[in-house]
Amino acid sequence: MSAMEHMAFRALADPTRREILMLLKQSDMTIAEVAENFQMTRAAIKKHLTILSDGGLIVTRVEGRARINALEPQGMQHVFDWLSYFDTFWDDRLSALKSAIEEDMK
Amino acid sequence: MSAMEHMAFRALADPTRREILMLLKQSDMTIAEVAENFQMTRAAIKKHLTILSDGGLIVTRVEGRARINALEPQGMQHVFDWLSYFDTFWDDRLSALKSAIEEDMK
DNA sequence: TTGACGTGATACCTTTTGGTATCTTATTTA
DNA sequence: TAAATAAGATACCAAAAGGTATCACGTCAA
Repeated sequence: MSAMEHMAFRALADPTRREILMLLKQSDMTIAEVAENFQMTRAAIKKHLTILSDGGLIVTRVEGRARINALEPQGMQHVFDWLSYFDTFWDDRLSALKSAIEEDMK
Repeated sequence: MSAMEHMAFRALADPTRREILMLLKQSDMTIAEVAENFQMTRAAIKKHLTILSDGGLIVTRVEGRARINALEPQGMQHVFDWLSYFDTFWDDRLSALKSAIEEDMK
């Protein structure tokens, strides 16, 4: 299990961070612009953005003194990949049942 | 944003809990059986299972004195639903760009 | 019925997390 | 150049999270 994957899941665990992702889905934003949407200090928002960045869910580009945060769509891929294991859940259960029946018939 | 959705994301944030889900994907297990796979007390595993249950990711059935934990595939649906918003990310960006261009042309 | 077994529940401890306050640095702009 | 602006860095605090130890409770077997 990759550390990146873990950081992505950890980043998604907080409601504020999930809201930030929804905001950034609409448009790229500076830290101050993101902070306008929440009742907490810019410093707190900055921490959340750092965690989102650590999780590979957003990227930041520098324009002068501004840091512009943008969604990193591929970052969500780690999460999708992990979750995709559970797509096969029912298939796996059926094959396990099949094996058990075959075992019984011996 | 539903509380259930939040609990599901919270449940997925811990590596131990994600491992437990992988185990339960293979077969249903009692608490003691799950605990055999980890170097921590049964009580700690029980806490993790409670959090997974709160998140709707597993269900428990009682058989005598045993509590058998099983994956709840639909529980993952809350997570998939939220993440699916980001499927449309590039479409949204293109339409936003289109609007911006139209605005410029006025 | 008397243990043994599987589990639930609670108290407690340590670390992590989410937040504020404050100070510093870098970039504009008047 | 001086002041305003955008952000980084750090110290600090309260609450939540992850873990252990311990005891109580229902269930099964001899």
